[in-house]
Amino acid sequence: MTQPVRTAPTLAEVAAAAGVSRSTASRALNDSPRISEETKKRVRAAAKEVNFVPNARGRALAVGRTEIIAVLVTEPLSELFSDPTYSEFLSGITEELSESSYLPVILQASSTHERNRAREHFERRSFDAVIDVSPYKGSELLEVLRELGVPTVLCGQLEGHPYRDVFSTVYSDDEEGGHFAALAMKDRGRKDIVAVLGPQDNPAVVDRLRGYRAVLGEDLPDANVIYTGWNSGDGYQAMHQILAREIAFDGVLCGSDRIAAGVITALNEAGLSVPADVSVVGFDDHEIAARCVPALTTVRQPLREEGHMAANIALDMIKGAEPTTSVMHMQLIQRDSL
Amino acid sequence: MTQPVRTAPTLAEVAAAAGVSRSTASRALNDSPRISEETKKRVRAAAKEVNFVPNARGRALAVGRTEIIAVLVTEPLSELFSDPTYSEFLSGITEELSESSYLPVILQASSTHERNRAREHFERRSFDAVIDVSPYKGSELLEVLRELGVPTVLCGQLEGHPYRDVFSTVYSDDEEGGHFAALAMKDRGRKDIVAVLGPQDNPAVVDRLRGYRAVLGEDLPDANVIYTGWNSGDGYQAMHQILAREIAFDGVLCGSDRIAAGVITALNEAGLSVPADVSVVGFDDHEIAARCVPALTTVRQPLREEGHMAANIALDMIKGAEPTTSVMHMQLIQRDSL
DNA sequence: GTTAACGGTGCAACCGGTTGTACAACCGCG
DNA sequence: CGCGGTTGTACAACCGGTTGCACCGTTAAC
Repeated sequence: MTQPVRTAPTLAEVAAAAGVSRSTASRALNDSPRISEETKKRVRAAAKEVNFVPNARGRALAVGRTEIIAVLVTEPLSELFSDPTYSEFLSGITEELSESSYLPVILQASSTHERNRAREHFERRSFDAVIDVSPYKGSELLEVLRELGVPTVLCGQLEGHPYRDVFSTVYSDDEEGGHFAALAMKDRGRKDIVAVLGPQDNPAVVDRLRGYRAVLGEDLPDANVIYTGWNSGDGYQAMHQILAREIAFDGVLCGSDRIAAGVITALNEAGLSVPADVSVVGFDDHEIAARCVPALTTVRQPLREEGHMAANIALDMIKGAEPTTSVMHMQLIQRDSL
Repeated sequence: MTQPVRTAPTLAEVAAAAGVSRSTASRALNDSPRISEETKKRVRAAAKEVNFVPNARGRALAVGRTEIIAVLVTEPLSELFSDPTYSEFLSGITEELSESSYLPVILQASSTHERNRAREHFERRSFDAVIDVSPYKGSELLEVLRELGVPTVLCGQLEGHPYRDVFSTVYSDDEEGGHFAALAMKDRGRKDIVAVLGPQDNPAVVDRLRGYRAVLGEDLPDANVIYTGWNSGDGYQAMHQILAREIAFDGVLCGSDRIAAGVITALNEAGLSVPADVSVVGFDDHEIAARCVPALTTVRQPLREEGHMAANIALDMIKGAEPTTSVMHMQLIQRDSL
């Protein structure tokens, strides 16, 4: 009596209560056209009566789907949580899936142990699809997914698109973003530009730089490009390096808003005014951007929409759709730092 | 040929390859004592040969377990991600589960829509257990879980323990934490104490205050207790209010390290030195604590360990263990602010 | 030499749904 | 009246594992 372990009603009980067979009950609840309205009504009433909810395990086995989508992340959880970029993107995925009956599972893959577990789950067919948040070329897990034929969506461009015919891809047009930022500098009349970017081996960084270059040409000399980490501390240090060189510059293009925040701090400390003396443009439209002083002009990456898109593509692929590639567009957010 | 949709090998194929029946193959792979070593070896070889991995759906139905544990969070994802307290706790859960074959699913329950979905999943028996990260009294979801008899672990003390006989509980001893912080003040000879706490309706806040009071008595008068939010901005503002009152005080007990960070900033701005003029003690041993100037003395809440514990209890309950309550102990981290 | 005990294996049922197909009842038609 | 065509339902197989129980051959005990 202390444990009300009411064992869940099964389809058989519903069928019995409605006076029909299991198959008829199933079809009635799934609204099959082959069942008469009359019978459907009776079955539905019976189902409500006994409080029937179809069991996930039985259904999964019968229909061959678990209704679970794995979100594969390479970063350790702590980093995942500290980087609002991910938060935004994951929210997008979650939001979209919450409209369906699918459930997202965050699957880490930073350690070897985690990757082995992930692989195991893939082989068990625990998931109907996988969304890889930070795919990298040569990942053994992607190889496994390809072999198993699991519908997969890659978020981010893979150099050389090695899996384009098998996997779907969603990414923001980083080169276009670079364009926008650089054009803003040019329109403002800035001629001597410095760039403080993220890690050199990051594909997004490469594309953004290409965008900058296409617009600015020699106004952004090689010597003025600095690669560093994504944080404000990195931006701060990088700016100090540049100031130490005592070169002339009137604009700084930053690889992230956090970098930009550090850059602005360093500039202010050096007695330079933003935007009077130097223009600064960020990247991401991170929460921090609007709170900078001056408020940061930046390039907005539609992360939430990217999440929506990734989830939708995954759902489509589960239904049998062919792999697709879709590109999200960047947008310049004008504020006061330019 | 473009799609290598190699349909996964089933147990039947393994059995055929090994020349035994399905049941024998199953038992051999599950290392049943009823099967001879000889046969086991043969079956394992066959399984390896055809690359057999047991299908999650089939197994789930047969054993009556999905091997999925839901982590129920009331906060929206953005807040979840911005609050490192959760990050730490979730990491603990994830870490522990990664040692088992169980998979955690983060299930949001902030909107009505989300709660309905959660309920639906519970009724479908999608999860073997639920860990409620921020349970509150009168939650309709807890009612559902109780009725369904789903093993549930509550993280945090529920006033009046309405479900103590059905659900397990894990929580940190906040009163003890208050004790530690207050004792440190007392030992340092501080006599006029101010407390800047989190929201008044938060049970942890109530318990911590009780701990402070038990030690300090009249050294912490009612008028000196301020309730506010958890952030540094809140601490900063609260401190300004107190300074405006022009009362004498030589110690500040803070409800979180972020509050403490704001408090220290405000004190410095007012020309007061920490710890020479005023001692400050935080709460949580948040990442920020060690980086404060001066480094913050604080009460460490064993969040990661709490996550481990919650996950372990959930696993035990799945195996049939009775509900338990376990209390995690706080610890004073001595740094320079006292 | 018969029989009981025992270790090893297979048959078949089961978990809880879905779905292909057979069949019965009914319709209108020639 | 017999026929083909529809409609509504039930039977049984299936998804891919696990498990209770019966059965077999062997060995040891009497």
